[in-house]
Amino acid sequence: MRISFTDRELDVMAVLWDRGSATVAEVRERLPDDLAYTTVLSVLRTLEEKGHVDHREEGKAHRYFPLVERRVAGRSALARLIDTVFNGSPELLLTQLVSDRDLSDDQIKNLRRLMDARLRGDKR
Amino acid sequence: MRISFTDRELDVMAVLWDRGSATVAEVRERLPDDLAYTTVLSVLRTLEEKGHVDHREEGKAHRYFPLVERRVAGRSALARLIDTVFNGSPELLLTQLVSDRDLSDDQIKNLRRLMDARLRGDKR
DNA sequence: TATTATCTACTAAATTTCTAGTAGATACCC
DNA sequence: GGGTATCTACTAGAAATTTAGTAGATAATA
Repeated sequence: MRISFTDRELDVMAVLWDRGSATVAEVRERLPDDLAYTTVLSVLRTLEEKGHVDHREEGKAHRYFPLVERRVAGRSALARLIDTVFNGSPELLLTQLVSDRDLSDDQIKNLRRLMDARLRGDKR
Repeated sequence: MRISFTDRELDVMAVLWDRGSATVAEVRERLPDDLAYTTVLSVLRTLEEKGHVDHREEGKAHRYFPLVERRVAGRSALARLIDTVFNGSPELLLTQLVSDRDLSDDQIKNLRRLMDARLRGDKR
């Protein structure tokens, strides 16, 4: 099943993933753009309607939390990206990531370690 | 500058990147969903209006080709994904890619080679 | 040449996205 | 307690997205 978010929804989900959960006000102040309070509320309600978040009462406010795990969303987004932009090749993605991103030597070494572990058969 | 495509636009761009250029009919038959001819035409026209593709005449038909390089679109999409889903960490993306994707040993070795090359100072 | 198929241009409608206001309720502070 | 701030529920409108039809032109075919 394919999960996807609109641009703004993704901004909001990012906050929720980052903090575990958040009230409308908390989401709002962490968004990259300066939106009206009610705007943020609307996005959250849409997300809830779609089943991507849920909320519980907290005083008079609501606290929202993600129902879709970051990991799952990531998998879905990566699959889509690889399919469309990277020609079905995860290696191509990696290549570009490494060459674009100015990763430090340490980071690269880390990644290599990761590959090694994977080759030794450590899943995840 | 942030480049982004809607879902359907991305499907179409994928075909253009894949083939270098394509007519409406060619795009249409390669799309994952079975859309009306005019629907595909509409998407292409929208893309053209946004400056993401251009076309030239070819007989009575039009041949469309991408103005945005796959590489550039990839960079933009990756940056966005890392920002939102992967907590600002390219390594996290990589980790998930490697652990999710059931990459073959050969692919993993390839990736490791890539890291090595990078460590030796080969850009790209 | 007459018919059929194919193609663009234009139009359009349903839905979603994005944004925010208003009203009314609730909590907080002096 | 009265006023102020904060919060949700509801409403709404503009723009974008998604899809496709119709009309008219052009090419292909029989």
